[in-house]
Amino acid sequence: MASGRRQYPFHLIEPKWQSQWEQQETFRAWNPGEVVPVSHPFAERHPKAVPEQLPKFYILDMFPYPSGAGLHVGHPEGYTATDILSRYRRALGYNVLHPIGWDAFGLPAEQYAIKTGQHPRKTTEQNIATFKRQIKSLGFSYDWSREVDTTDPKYFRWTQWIFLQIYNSWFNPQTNKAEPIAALPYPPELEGRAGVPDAGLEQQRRAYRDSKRLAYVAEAPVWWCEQLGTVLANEEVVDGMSEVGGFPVVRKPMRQWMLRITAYAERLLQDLETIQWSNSLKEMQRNWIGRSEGAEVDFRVADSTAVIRVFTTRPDTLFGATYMVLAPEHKLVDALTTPAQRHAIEAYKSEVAKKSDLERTELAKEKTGVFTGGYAINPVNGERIPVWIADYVLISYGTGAIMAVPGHDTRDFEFATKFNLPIVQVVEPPAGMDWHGYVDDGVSVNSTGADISISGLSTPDAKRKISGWLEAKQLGKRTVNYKLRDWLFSRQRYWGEPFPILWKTGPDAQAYHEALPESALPLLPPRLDDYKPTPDGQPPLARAKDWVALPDGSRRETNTMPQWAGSCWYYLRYLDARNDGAFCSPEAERYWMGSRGRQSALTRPKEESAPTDVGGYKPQGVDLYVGGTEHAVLHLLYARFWHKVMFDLGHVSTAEPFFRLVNQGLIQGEDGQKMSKSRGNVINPDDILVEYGADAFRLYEMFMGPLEMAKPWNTKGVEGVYRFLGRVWRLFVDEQSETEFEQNMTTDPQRGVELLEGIRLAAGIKDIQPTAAQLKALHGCIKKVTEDLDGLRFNTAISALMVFINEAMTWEAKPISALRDFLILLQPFAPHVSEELWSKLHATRDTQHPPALAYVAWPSYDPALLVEDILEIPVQVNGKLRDVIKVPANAPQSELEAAALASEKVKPFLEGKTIRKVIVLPKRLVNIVAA
RNA sequence: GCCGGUGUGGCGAAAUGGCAGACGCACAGGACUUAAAAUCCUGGGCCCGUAAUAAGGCGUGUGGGUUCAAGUCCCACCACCGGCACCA
Repeated sequence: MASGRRQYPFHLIEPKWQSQWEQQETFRAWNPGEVVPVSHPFAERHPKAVPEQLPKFYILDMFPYPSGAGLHVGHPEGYTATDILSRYRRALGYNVLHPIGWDAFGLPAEQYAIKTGQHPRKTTEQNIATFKRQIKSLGFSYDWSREVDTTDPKYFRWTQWIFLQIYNSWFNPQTNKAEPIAALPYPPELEGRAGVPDAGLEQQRRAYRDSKRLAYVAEAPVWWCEQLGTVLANEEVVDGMSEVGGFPVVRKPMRQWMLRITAYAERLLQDLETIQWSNSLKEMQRNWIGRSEGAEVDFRVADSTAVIRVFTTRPDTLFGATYMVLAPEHKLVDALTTPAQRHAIEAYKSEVAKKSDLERTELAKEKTGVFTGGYAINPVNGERIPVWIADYVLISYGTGAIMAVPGHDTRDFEFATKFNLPIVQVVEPPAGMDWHGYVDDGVSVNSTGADISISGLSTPDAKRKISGWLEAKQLGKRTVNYKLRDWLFSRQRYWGEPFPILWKTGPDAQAYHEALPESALPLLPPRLDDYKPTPDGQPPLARAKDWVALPDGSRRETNTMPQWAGSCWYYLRYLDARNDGAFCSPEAERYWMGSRGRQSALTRPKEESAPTDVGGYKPQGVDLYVGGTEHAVLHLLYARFWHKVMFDLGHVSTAEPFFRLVNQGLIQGEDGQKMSKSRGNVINPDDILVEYGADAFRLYEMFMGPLEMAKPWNTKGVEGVYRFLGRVWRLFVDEQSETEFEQNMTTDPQRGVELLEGIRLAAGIKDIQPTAAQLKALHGCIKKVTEDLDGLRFNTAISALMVFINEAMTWEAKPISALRDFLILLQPFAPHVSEELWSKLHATRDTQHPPALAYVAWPSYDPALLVEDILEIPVQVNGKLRDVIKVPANAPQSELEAAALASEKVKPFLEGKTIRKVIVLPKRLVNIVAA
């Protein structure tokens, strides 16, 4: 800033009110059954009500990972938006839940520990302290009594508990939900029979149970990152590099914990219809789940009993399948390979195995593959078709094998062209289009066999007919495939939740796992001196030999949970954050997540504030969740999955956790680029606060533009809103007393905050009736701010506040009532200065203590006051503006028309023309059509 | 390649199909001041004009269309941002 004197003493005002709010616990949210102290402003606002009778509003921020770098200006963007809405809802009379916490497990603290030997707990605590100081300095109205920290044993005790709920469940496809594993029915062969040794049966049953659990162990090829010393989930690998740090990763088979999220694929997809998220976000989740409908078809291997099963979305093109392709890793490859091809196949396989996925995609421009020498029989026409292997077929999707229809599939077409494989037409495209490589719907042709014909049918009809035929002949069946994979849930790290799992050895010398009892929770990680993985690739926890080995010979699981675990359910812990007996009480869960509070008569009927039903579903769960797009698929999908399991098991009462979700846009650097250390364009909120104060900072973050848009930071812009706050201040306070205050400040800087008492209200502020013009300005502002807050349009709401102040600055006499209402409107945006001025207004009266501004009822506006008597009506000729005429608001159409035609400015444009038509919209405009 | 989003002054942005550019930044001129800072007032899309006005013309990424009227609706395209990407 260009130095200059402070616009107003925010440096005293802001800490003053922040400590007042802290001492008073002003923003505590009240749970059902809690007794609100009579002196609390909530009780003063709602003297007769108990919390559960009030409509609730749960407004949630994505909690931050407390990094060492501290807050950057992107964090407070969403936090400011939610804080404004929280304060607005409180003013409307809602019981508002607005919590914050720390997603504090994670890699940076652990890597720092590896380097320095400092326990991650310590780094984490320091970082949390920094974040907390920064967040508190912004004056957010969080309920700090509900603060959570995912690394706190009192918290992760319940993360582990939820893991056990998942572990102890299986997904029943009949009921389409999770059920207790104890109630899992066994197949007939595992029913107890006479003559079968009990021990053997019990082991088989255990293996069967373990294979059905929602949390299971699998030897899976996983992404191993040498530098990070851990495996990564598919989602954490970007372009063959680790998302964190950008280190190379390799495929490696390892024993891992997996969560069966795929069982929920359909519900995760379907239930998107019941929630109010942005289109793009829902689309990203849909793409990630990747549902595709089609059929599985069995191709008999020629001269063999073996069968190759393929998945296709286009069973209608079966007659066009001229060859098949297996993924190189497919289990039938060896059996199909002829001696002549053996060498080429082996060479290709080992070449593919060496390639990382990055290389595989990079080289994807050119298709590669090798003929196995084997043949399969096309079930529709009995033709012998060659079977190839190629890396464009992925082992992990569908069945790992395809029928190739080069006529109507881009990839198959490329491949067939390169290797001179036959290409035949089986779909007729619309007239004028080339059928070669035509992949969209058309009409089937050349699709007649001995038993079945679909020639002449449209693609959808053809699909239906051939699928029915395949099912009848038991050659295949309709199937749905998903891209979504099960969730790789274990990490080889220290700084994460240990699994509450023991490994034991059975009578057959096979290892098996067993859950710890709930009473053993929380299971704390051991103390370590060295946080690195062991030299033989064991996780760091394996270094704690005493911790791992139990006296009875069982051994603890040494993997830990991924960072996502803690963030999968934190919004539930907020509901009842200090409960030691449960993750959350059922009463708290039903009140805050349910929709019953909404029906209260205290809810004003409003169009946008009560979110409209989505597809007939009532709003439920978190009312508004605000955060960045970077969590569009991972966190938001995992959390929905856990929530659904908890819902199935009866622990929560809603099917979805987050009813409405809004992504705030990225704040870019002043150069319009993404903020980053390397570009040197990072803005530190602390610097801005010192210079302009928290209120100006908050205001600017919201004034920049629409919440969801990306927008560049401009410190000059902060000065604009800062000047606005200065004008607000000068509107209220007496100039003389402020000059004295400034002088006292210089001579006696120690006295600080009590000097504020010496600042008097401006003389023009009087307890008088506002004029009609003043009321119009005020009520116009109330209307605009109210509507804009309902629509999350913070930038235009602020501009309405500016318009009001610009007008009020010209008032000779300033009615107290109008200024009071203005402060109520300003409070959500700039709470500190609003509270200060509010208390000054009330100091003029003899009330003992003014009502806390944060709980004062939101004003309503009177539309009658906004009506104009004389309107300025634009007059157009052929759609072009020619004049603006003043007419009485109630002027009838005929009068408007006459006035418009009489306009001197309009006449020249009508000369020599005939008037064809005059469009008159009363109160709006007149358009004269002439030719 | 596919999906989603965004294109409006020098800049951030506003605008139920009805006066494009509210509000703010930057800029220019003025008042106050010995001077500056701060503050207050005034101006402002571009072009053409004029001593200064006025009047006029052109303007919301490009090209078409619908309409009395289009930033807004429809079609085609271009650019940028985000996501996915050999998913059969």
